[in-house]
Amino acid sequence: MDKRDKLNSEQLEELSRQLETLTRGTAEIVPEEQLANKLAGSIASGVPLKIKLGLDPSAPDIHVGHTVVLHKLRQFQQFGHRVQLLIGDFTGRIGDPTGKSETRKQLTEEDVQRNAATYKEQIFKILDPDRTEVVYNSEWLAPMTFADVVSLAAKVTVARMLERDDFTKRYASGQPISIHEFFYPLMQGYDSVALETDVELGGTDQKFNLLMGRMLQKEYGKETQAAIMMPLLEGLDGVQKMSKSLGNYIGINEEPKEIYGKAMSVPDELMLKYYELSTDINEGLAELKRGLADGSVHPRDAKMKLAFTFVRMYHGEEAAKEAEHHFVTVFQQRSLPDEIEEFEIPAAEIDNGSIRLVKLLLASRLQPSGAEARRTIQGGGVKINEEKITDPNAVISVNNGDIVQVGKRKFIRLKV
RNA sequence: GGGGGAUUAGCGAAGUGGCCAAACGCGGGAGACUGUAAAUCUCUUCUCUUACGAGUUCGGUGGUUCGAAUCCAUCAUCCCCCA
Repeated sequence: MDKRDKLNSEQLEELSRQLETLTRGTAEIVPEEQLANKLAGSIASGVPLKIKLGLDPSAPDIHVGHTVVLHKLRQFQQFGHRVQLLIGDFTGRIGDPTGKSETRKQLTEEDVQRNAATYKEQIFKILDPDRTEVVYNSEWLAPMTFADVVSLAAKVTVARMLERDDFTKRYASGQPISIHEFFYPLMQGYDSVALETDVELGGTDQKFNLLMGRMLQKEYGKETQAAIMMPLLEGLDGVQKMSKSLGNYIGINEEPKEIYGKAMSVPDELMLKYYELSTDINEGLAELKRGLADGSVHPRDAKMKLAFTFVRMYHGEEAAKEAEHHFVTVFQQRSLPDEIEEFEIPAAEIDNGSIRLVKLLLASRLQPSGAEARRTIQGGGVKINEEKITDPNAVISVNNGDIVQVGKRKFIRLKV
């Protein structure tokens, strides 16, 4: 039945406002009808929807890629809905689903607690804690008996399981698939049964698991959830999805300068996608797009605003201004930054007021090895007091306050 | 249970007794250009050494040899085929 029929015109307006915002930027909604219907029901009854996001408790460092779903959740919260933040502690304690790389160590209770705390601290920079409920799936998964598990497993066929893209490929190419891997989608799906989730969010790579939730809810006689898939955000390389292991990420706990700088190296083509999916800016994107297209907005300026926004979201307005100032002076005007870390040369290294340059770079950790330091010097990457030194054997006399620069971005001020 | 194959630097991949610190590509670093975008060009890419040079690498261990990433034995891990 269509719950929209019961809404008055004011409520209908509210519904279309919610739908407009909530569907924006999504990759796919299954089924969209159902989402609209649930929203309508919520508006009519005043009961907020339960929106679930599952988190893997083993990697608590959040980067901008993760924030895509978080921003969508935030939008739900702004309309009054409630978020169920599911920490997959049970899953984490069993081990790694794909089991490919080194067998991931099983997390202990303390690991999980610590990671969860770190998660929350970061996540609440985006989400509203008052409308978020943090839950752990060990609560209902741990007490299940083997009979319960078998009965859960009986609800899904092997053929259905093998439909998952990942499994299809591995099965076809003869890669091994362990039986226990079949349980991960089941567990995730069962979470939705236990939580009576209305809407589950995830990346497009989570499609199978999200649909599993719908299926199991139906099997267990519950109302099914709607699934919202968000696009995966490509990382700084512009090709592969943002991930920590690929090193193409912007971490939300990083230093303001780092965040700003990394944001500036986002490929132009992805700028709008970043704006849409990973910032809290909802208005004005169409104009920005037009401006970029007709050349009235310089892509660099648009990107600076993006970088500013990132820092502002995670460190506040002041830090954002500072980061921007730093960027302009150091990278655009090519002058020295306002603040430079000091490095005190150990007295033992100094010989008669001088030190070998290679040693200095090594001691100050500006370079990881002597050989590397020599190469960088020969390549013209080292300056002292803005003067390039290219002799790898150079012995320099050190004075208090001398500035040593490696590459474009690493500086230290010497203290003798 | 039987048979076959693989394991080389961050990754991919050549190399099958000395000319191998190990081709090449990617990735990384530096320089030029610039908007710390893209594209392009140059150099560089185990460690130590001011230099000359030296040391440690090719899954682990132990051998053969004047000499091994390359041959032998053994162990480990992964993959394929058959049952």
